[in-house]
Amino acid sequence: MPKRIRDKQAPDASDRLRAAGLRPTRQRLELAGLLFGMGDRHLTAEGLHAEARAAGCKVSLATVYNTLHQFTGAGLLRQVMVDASRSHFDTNTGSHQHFYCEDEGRLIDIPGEAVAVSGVPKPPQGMAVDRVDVVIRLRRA
Amino acid sequence: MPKRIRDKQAPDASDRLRAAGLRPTRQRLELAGLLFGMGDRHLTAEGLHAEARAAGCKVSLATVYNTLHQFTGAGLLRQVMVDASRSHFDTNTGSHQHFYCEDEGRLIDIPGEAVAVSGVPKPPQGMAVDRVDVVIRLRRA
DNA sequence: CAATAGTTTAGAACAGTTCTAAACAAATAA
DNA sequence: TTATTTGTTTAGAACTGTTCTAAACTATTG
Repeated sequence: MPKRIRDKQAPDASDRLRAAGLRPTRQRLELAGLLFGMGDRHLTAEGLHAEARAAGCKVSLATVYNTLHQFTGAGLLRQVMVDASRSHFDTNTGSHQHFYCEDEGRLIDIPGEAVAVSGVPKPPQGMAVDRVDVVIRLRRA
Repeated sequence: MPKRIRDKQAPDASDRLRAAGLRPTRQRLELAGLLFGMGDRHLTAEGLHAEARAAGCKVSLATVYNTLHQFTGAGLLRQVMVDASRSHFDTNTGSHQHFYCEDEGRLIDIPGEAVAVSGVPKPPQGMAVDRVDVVIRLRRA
């Protein structure tokens, strides 16, 4: 019984973590709850940390960084590079692209199938395409 | 006569700077020489600083940062965001896209007309597209 | 229940970048 | 020219986001 209690928010989260070779600790489960419990999200490390603390989770910033990287490595998150000063993490790991509002620092998903990129030349010898990132930068109209 | 001597490397560089509201100082002219004197380039601030020092230019890192930002503001450079830890500056300000070799941290231009992006949805109310960035991330094949 | 292996943490360390205030150089006025 | 104003450079301090460290802790395994 005690074994199940803390998994109540996401019954399968423990298994998802185990499958990724990560122990389902309190911190990881709580962070997973915040990240995956409410649709697609874009968060920075400090943003998630603040949110966790506000929600009463006792987690250190170091653990937030560790967890974000581990989740990214496990394919549960994707790191988005749009801003020189902070890394953003996207809970939507499917193939899709982004709008980025420069002034607000806000990311908005563009559904995967919508955008098509054509005319990409062959990569240089010995290199293969890993992925194609499209960022549509927006300014106040 | 002394007035022209230090402009020998780039006869019009002084005027380009003046047109941008920047005084053509020794440092700015020397950096401009390195940046624009040899085709399209991709440089980081520290990279340019190292190159300048190696070429015997006495320039501080602070000035390199200032200059890169001023040149970017003047439309002579473009800032490329591909790497979480460093900013890259591109001397090619025309419309074009990039290959990015993750492991080497190297950028390669893709000519502007080559790549086409289609199917971009209308931006949210009150926002306008500023530009569309495409980064094709490469890994060792 | 003990032993082991993985995790968390506070705080120090780090890298890249920006800031500060004083020295300096260029442009302008006289 | 020289004096004055305005813009620029600089060393170093400060700052920010991120990573590292080593000790305490927790989950899992034997």
